[in-house]
Amino acid sequence: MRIEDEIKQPVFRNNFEKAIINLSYTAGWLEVRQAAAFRPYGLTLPQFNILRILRGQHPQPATVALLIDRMLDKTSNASRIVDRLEEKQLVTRCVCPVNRRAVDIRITDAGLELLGRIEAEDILNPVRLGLGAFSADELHQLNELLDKMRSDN
Amino acid sequence: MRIEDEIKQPVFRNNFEKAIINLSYTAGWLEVRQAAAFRPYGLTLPQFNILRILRGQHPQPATVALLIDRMLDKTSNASRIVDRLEEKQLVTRCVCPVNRRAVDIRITDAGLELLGRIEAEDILNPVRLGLGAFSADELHQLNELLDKMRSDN
DNA sequence: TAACATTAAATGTATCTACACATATTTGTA
DNA sequence: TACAAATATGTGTAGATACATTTAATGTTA
Repeated sequence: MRIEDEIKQPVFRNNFEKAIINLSYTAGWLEVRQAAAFRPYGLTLPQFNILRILRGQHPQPATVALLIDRMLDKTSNASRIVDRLEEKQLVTRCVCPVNRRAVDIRITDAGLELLGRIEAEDILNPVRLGLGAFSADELHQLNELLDKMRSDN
Repeated sequence: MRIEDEIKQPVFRNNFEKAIINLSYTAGWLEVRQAAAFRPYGLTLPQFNILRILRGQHPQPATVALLIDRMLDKTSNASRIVDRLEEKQLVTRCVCPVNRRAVDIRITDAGLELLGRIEAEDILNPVRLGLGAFSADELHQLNELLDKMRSDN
């Protein structure tokens, strides 16, 4: 459905404003679907992303600073997302022995098992999420256009 | 900058996953800039959108149900966003006389004045927000691709 | 008309983003 | 060595999203 019909606004000031609104709306639309896919597992999208970063480091620990560096959203509060994961015993946290300012965070066996279970279901598969079908060329175009949006010129 | 470099992830499983991540990242990037533009006026983006809907109705009142219908994000809690606007005396709320379940919400003169001031500054102008320059053709393509993403087929 | 369903909004709870500030530790330097 | 600066993380507060539940008013129907 075209964005005009989705949000019942027949006219935009210009196509740039329309693209900006379309971008925000589509990203929100996608997020709702992703969150719904995670709900059965008791995880949110940020929690899932942190778990994946931790598995990438495993069996080495990660610090909060490393998580922030790897996260999409730099300003989000990794510390409190780790709190939630720790409550669910999916990660452990202990003061780093060589630098007591830092905190070593590790994914637990339960965390690894949960990640494996989620990925086995392939819940983030675009088709399963109900997304449109794109050609290789269209995906390339979309990526280029989005990169250009942030080009700051 | 390409999304690979932005988030320091050189490889994606496929271009579809890359586009999904690019979409979320770019929307978040944009939101940060929009929020910063509103900050000097003490408004958030959802608050601004509600005010614009109310101005569209003015001098007729709107109900919470009408606000939700017009909002981009259907599940957001319009009731509490109106709370914030009411505290700032930018809107008024009173029980609808013909249907006492409903609440009539109106933008105040101060609200109209604030909206006018914000729009006079043109703070959401794409160039002012630091967005890339697009041709008419590229904007059309981007809108088509985003619409297609939500096409659910 | 009494009983029940529906509607409109508000409230409760959990999580997240955003930003400022606090605390503890380490490092650099006079 | 003492002390300031930098670093790593945690905490506080405000606003928002998401979803379930509650309250009050209105419709509907037996």
